[in-house]
Amino acid sequence: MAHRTVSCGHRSPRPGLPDDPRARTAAPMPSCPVEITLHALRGRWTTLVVRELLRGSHTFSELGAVLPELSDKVLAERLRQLVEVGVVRRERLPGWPTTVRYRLTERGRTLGPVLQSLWDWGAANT
Amino acid sequence: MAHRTVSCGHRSPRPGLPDDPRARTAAPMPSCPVEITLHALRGRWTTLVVRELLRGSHTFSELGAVLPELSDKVLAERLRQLVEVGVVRRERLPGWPTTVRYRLTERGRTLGPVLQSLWDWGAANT
DNA sequence: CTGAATCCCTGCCGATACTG
DNA sequence: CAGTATCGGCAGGGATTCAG
Repeated sequence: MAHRTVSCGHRSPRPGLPDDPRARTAAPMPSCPVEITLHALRGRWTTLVVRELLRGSHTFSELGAVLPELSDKVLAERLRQLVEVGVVRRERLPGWPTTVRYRLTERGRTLGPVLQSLWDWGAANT
Repeated sequence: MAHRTVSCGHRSPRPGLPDDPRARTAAPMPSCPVEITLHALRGRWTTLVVRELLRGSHTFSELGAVLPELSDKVLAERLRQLVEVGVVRRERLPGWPTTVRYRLTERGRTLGPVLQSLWDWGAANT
């Protein structure tokens, strides 16, 4: 995030997965659930793009209009990243000029509570 | 952030703060609660260090022993970062050679649920 | 033991220009 | 409209060495 990479392995969370080996890794591991999530959100502008998508579907130019300081290149990078991790679905619409609609997948929508959690901690610690 | 940086402004979360202006920023802002949290966790190894501290207090060398591939330089960087954001308290112990104990602050302990949330999303989307 | 100082390498991201 | 190509700056982080 910022930043750069992340790490893995985190406290035996709840009774459900106390002995998950991924919670005891000695080094950052991409298979760690915490890493997976932070990897999905990683990079400047990423959470802002997700926020806008949570508000509804958007085309490439609509996203660019709402986030004017975000360059085309980075926006394309972020959307490709989010598609790769299964958070966003890309939908090419018929007609000319070409328009593309980006929608959150169901998996993407479940990022809402995660962002809420991040918001809450930051808001409580201003 | 992983990254690198992060972004700010996220959906009107709950009835409590629907009109928070930080949820409508057009660019990444350090004052955004989501940014604050991701900034605290930013950087490779950071969440692993927090995980170890959640398991109890540790000295510099103890943390290095549990995370053998983590270099002294980066460990010192991470601890300084966590102290800066108020997540960790540094405590110099008397005696020789110098030993230092790092403890999570109360604020740091509240990162538990946040990491849990990150874990849950990643675990549900493997 | 607990760091700080240095060097270097890599990857992010911004700006610009160009294409289908 | 929706991107790709290219370049350059800069910060992150690993290895090594040195200091209090």
